[in-house]
Amino acid sequence: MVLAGELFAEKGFRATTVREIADAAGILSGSLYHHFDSKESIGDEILQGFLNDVLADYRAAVDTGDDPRAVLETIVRTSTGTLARHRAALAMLQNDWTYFSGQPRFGYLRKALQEIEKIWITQFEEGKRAGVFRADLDAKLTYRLLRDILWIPVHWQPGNQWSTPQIVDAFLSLLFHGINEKP
Amino acid sequence: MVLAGELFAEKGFRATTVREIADAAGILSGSLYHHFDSKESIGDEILQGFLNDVLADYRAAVDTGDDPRAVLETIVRTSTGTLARHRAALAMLQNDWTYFSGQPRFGYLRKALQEIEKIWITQFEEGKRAGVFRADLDAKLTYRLLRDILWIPVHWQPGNQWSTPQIVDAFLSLLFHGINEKP
DNA sequence: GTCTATATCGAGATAGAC
DNA sequence: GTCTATCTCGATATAGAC
Repeated sequence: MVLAGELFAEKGFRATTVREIADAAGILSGSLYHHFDSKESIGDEILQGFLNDVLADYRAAVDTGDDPRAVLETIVRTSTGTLARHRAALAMLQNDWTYFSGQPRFGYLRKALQEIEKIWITQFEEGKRAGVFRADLDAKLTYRLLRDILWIPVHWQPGNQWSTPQIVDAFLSLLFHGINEKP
Repeated sequence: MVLAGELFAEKGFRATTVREIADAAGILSGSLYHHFDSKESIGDEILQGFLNDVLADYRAAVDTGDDPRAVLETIVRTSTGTLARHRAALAMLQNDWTYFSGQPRFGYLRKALQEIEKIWITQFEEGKRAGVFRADLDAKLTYRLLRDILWIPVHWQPGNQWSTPQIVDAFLSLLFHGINEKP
């Protein structure tokens, strides 16, 4: 239910009522329960589709067998598009993380994030060994920063000032060069 | 009410009930209304204190009259401490932004963020003119990324793996150098 | 300043007619 | 597949005794 997703993203999962979802769909709230057995089922469907797609991006990037810098760049470039397509799902994840992650039903959320974390850290460590990344990089801390950074723009208003490629380029140049002019 | 703030940060403003707040305070929900006239008043008090402190940091950094790079570093270093002290308030702002910013009562939130934005952009532009920042930097886009990045760690669990100085250093070195080993 | 008790409202969900 | 009608619950907030 893509309509529901937009509402969840805009107002938060808990703050969105089934009546609002039904309104957006042009039916009454009771009729919604012919399509879904609960509000949480709607959220579940949205989140699962999102995480499956993101994980596919990460796995594909690793499977190229490229060097760490190229793998990370591939991850950033492909997953950014996926994140943009699943804007609503990501916003739900960020806004209502404590709510979802606390429920057994949504246990796959934690698992997916753990797999993503492992991929980033592995690439960092390999890059450090190869001498292409700074040796003093704290892999886990840097991962947490970067992952959350990647997730930021999707939270911004849809159809706003910057295109997805623009944002990706800004992020990548920040990632690899910082904001300084070259010496 | 610092107890309420912790709950708001952990569960979200709307998801936190006045009964939970009262429980944490060791009284019954009805008794809370002797101290506050509404749940929103509690949120209001927390958010105002936070934004006043952050704005003070930003203004002080600008008032040093230092060069852009130094001003930005001062902002990052001082405001990070302030953000950490107001962890709960910042989490509220991030989680329930659409809720708060939609209400006239919380109009000062938008105003404060506009002032912060103007300061970042001014420093970027000055640094670009002076040739110390990359000329191709999109000031507004970079600001949005960096502001949100600065706000990320505060969202992490309290008392966790990394100390505030550690996080600040990771952020600053990312900001000025990226993750690459020097050529 | 905290209690008991309660008013009022809006939420998610259900049953059965059409 | 959508409707009307309704149940049940938990939320914010209030009134007044102690």
